[in-house]
Amino acid sequence: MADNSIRRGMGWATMADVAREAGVSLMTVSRVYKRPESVSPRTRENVLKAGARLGFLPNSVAGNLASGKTNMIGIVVPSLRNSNNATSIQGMADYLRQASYHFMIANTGYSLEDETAVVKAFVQRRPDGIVLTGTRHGQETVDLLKAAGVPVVETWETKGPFLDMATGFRNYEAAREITAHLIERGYRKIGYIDYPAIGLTRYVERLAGLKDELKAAGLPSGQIVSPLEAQDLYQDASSFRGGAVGLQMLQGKYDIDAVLCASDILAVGALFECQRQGIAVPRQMAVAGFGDFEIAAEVHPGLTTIRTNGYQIGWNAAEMLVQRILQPDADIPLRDVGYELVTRGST
Amino acid sequence: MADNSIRRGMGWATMADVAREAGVSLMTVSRVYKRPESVSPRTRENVLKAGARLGFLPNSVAGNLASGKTNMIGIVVPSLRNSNNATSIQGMADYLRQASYHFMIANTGYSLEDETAVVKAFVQRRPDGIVLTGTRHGQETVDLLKAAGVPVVETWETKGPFLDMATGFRNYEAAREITAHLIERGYRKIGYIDYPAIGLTRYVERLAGLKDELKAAGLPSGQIVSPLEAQDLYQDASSFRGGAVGLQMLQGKYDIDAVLCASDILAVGALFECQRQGIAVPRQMAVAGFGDFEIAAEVHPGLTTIRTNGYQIGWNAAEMLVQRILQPDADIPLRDVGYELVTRGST
DNA sequence: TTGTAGGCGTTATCAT
DNA sequence: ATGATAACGCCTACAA
Repeated sequence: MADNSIRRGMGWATMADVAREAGVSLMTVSRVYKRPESVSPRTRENVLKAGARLGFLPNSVAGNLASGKTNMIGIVVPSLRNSNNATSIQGMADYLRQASYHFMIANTGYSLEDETAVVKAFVQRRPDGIVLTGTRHGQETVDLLKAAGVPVVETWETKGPFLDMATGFRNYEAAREITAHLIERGYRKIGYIDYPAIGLTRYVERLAGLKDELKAAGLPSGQIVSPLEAQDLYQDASSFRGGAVGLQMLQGKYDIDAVLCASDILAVGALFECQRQGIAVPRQMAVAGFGDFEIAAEVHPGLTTIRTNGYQIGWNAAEMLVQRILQPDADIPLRDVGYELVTRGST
Repeated sequence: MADNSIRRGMGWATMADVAREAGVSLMTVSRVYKRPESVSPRTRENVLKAGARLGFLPNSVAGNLASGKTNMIGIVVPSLRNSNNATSIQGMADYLRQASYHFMIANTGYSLEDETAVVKAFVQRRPDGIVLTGTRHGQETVDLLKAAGVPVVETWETKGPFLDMATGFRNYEAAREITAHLIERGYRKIGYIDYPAIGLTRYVERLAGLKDELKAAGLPSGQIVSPLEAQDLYQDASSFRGGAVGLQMLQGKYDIDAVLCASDILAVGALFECQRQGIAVPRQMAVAGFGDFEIAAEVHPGLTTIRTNGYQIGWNAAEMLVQRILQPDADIPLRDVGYELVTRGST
């Protein structure tokens, strides 16, 4: 055991090893890898060569402990295989990458208990920031985040109150707008396929927008079905099927000539069901969705929907966190990414 | 500065604080949070109460440094918004969660350089294991992983050589099987919509399987188009469109009565294009895919495809890593999750 | 079952 | 520009 520095370690070369090899102090090595410009070129080259010779890679864990910064973001989403979030996650990933942050991610399956567990596990790893989906959180989660004092962004909504920062779009207004579009197109018997009523405020908002717009037009506003169970939201497959089943439910209960859905996947499911039943879209039945997922433009006929910029939401969330991290007392206002009615052949 | 323990810290209570509060030693506190059963119930209660009073949450970063274990897995995927991987990621997430591991994830955009960068960044954080997608990796990546000595699983393929462990299915055989199905159904003019030829071995295998099966049947095996660029693989939207464009390309160059696609998303795109052109599927044109993604069962007509268990691949990968971590010298053999031809209305 | 001592590999701070 | 020293908060190893 001539080399005192490899005792409990895992065989890795450490900065001390590199320092010895290069004939400089440990701190110089640290500087070379952290702020290369703060070291003279000559020394820097020597150290880098010594490091390469030893196969040295800085141990971030040690650095994190010493500096109190982890350069790690925790992302909490309801589901990983729901296309709803994928684009948004990619937006965060892209921003974080260029800002030299990494992220851990975990899903809650729409359960508040699981969300608390996830947040607790994350907080123990001392992330520099946390992204949550939506604004519905258990009290324990809220307390945990408050105690941790970690920057938090909530996504997909613009209606507070928020824990800290937020970015999203106006779900209520968007729902009114697409409903108004259906009415303007001449549809009078409009059904709605909703997500399970588990208190997700973004869907509560959409439903409220639909109802208010229908009422304002003097149309029936109670033609609503909710074919999914909470656990179905976990993956897209159920939502496709939910759209089909939802349409059947509407057909059984009401006389409808248009169906609006809480998400594009539901709407595509309903559209497929129309194809199976031989119902002409949009002549006999209009179909409209929410989200403008990639598939919306590809189905035939194309799906009328509300376009929201999920990628931008993710990008924003990451950017807001990093801004706050770099400038802890910055006041970071809500960012509304907007929405846009996209009319296609289905209405 | 009465309290010596909060100097550079971030305001968090530490085990030392809890120890003082509970009147025990620091080690007892550590044990309470790590192996509660190794502490007497009475002491444990006291410590937990003291911890709760101080809002204590163990700092994993410090624990990681001291123990040399991070309970963290690094997952490297080509893209985050490609449904190809989402199910597999969920499989890993579900296994890792119940095993008390967390994961970081990063995407490479199918670039070897980016993969190296990602792996390097991961390795610096000292994950206990790493999951890679596919078997095509740059030399630098390979060297890095070898030097790190971290357990690695490669996914989606069963044909080595592998860096370490692997789980996937037999792409070549699966492609032969679905091609044979088309031939058996009476199709003789079979076109293939391929992914970009960037050396992804799983797609190389599929193409080889198709060609060999066609040749064995004495059919033309060169009717192949590749409508996508490498960067298009990044998201599903391009693949839908690629399927449509690919079909048009095949129609322009060849006289085909069936189209097989390197993935379901391409196939669905081709199917939608048939709908737009008013081509009857499967009477005038058969369409087949690869993967049995969720949408395959939902389109009309349903898509004939190769079902693979992406969720299981993810689950396996995580399980294999954890096994190896717990038992470093264990020999963990390749796991083939198999595949299954699923025939639906499109052929 | 509980405690003591020492170290994990890096960074902050203060000197030089 | 470089170095010496003391943390960062926890865990391993060993002792009591």
